[in-house]
Amino acid sequence: MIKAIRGTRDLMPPETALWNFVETAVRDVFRAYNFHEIRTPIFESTELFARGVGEDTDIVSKEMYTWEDGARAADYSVYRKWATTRFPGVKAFDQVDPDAAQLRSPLPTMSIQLEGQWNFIVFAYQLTTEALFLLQLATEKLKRTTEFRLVTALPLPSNFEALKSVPLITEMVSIDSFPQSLTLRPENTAGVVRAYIEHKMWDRGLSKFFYIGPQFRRERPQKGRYRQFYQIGAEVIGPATAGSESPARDAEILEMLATLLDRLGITGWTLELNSVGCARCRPAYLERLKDALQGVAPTMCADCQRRAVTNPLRVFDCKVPEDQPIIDTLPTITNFLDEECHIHFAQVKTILDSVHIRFLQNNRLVRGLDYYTRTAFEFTHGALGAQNAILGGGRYDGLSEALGGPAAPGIGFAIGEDRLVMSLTETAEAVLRKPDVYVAPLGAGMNREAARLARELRRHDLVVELGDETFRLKKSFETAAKLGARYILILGENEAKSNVFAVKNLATGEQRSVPRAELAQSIQ
RNA sequence: GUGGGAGUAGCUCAACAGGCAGAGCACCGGACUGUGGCUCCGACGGUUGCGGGUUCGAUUCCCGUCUCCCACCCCA
Repeated sequence: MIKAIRGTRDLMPPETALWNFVETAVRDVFRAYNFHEIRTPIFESTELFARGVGEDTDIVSKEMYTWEDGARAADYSVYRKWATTRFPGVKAFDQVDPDAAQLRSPLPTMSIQLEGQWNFIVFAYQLTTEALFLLQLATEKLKRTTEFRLVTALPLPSNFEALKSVPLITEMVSIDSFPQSLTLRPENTAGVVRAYIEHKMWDRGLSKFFYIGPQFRRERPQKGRYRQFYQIGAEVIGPATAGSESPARDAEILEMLATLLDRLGITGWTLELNSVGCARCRPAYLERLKDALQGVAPTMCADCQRRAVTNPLRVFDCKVPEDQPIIDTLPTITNFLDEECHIHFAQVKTILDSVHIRFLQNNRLVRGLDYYTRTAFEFTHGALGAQNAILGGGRYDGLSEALGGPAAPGIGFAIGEDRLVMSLTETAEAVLRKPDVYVAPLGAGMNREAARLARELRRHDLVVELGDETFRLKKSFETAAKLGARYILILGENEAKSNVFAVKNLATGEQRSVPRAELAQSIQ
């Protein structure tokens, strides 16, 4: 049996009803805040994530699904063009290898016919990186974006002796571009900002995007952690003159998230908030933190000793009880914010207070992705085990520039949809819309009339399930009850003739005879 | 990537110390041929995750492997 691969899963009914419930609520809430949907590709160039997420993050350094997209279907035409110039008298070509674009194929790429005979077979090879490098040294004119392939035309003489006297013809042929390194997106912010830049959105003031879709990370699966997982996110990005840098944006996003969680009926969440400074004030803080760690790290747990060297900020994530008093003595970023960052953070908090959003200032909250600046936040939920963060986000004022775009401050978040669904208290059945009416055709020939009736009822926005004329009436009743249908409509010979139908309320047991024209209304 | 636990019918789980693979629920049919839920009866359902080893004999013991769960790591 072929099974879903590790870390992926099928979302099946009735659970999908819960996912739809979530996504419908998300769209409703986002609309009220004037966010608009964006859909970016699920794969992008590897470079985007290396620059956008950070080369040194775990995500980029060891969790991405990356591959070389090198095959080019147009290759054959390149070789054909080469042959035309090289052998002016060529009469015909024959593509020998149907997969000429697959460079590792041992088959000849094509044969060439000169004057009525098959005279040459042609092989093409991809040059190694080392060979290319030497070539570039030798000829400065070569463009970086040009890929060269070695093409050899092997003459086919009439006998073996003649083979010695004919020369091989070997030349270089250039192909338009290198194979590209591509990656399944591990998150969506980089893609959104890439699209923002590519479509020159800065000319249109403030952009407010949201997205819902799958992301991919090659981590070890666990509860609430999958290799294909789903994120719901939003981004506010634009020129500073459009207000993108304002603390009002931060507060608006946080208030929107609180509204969304309330709307979904999720209780018991906590908003943790911090400011991680900016490119101007954070370096000084990091130096102080490293200095402080140098003294105490040897007395801490093995993980912290490692973090102290590789990623000092992550020391704050430590959960070892013995380390906590030590961590409490470490300097926090909060005390190192420069004037502007401090004011910005204070204003975010002031606005949150005024709209009555409760939050917990957590001076230890740090983010794992390089591009975050200033406001950083997480919403956590108790019932999720070790993966207790249902959403996280923050400000990323330098991301656009890091990706080669204009200055465009922004703030965004990502909700782990898998985890959000897990923390819902409703069962999937509760949000599943059950059939309004079950149409039970009774007797040979009744399927046709049943189809007509169902069509009419569905046009009144009713959920209709349809039985079959071969079912005995008892079976239709059982099926209707099992489906949770509110009504059953009986359609036998009598009803078909009189155009008056037996409609029974399955909950109350009340049964009435209803003329065709009043059917939809009687079921509402 | 590291450590631990678990995989038996569609689902939840049994099977003593190695000896005929079972139950409840679900599903299908009948009792009941135009009136459901209840009840009763019956049928269906399995390469015991997969592969190898030990044994007269393996769900059971051993080795390998895959997947899920828990924790770490990291994140959402």
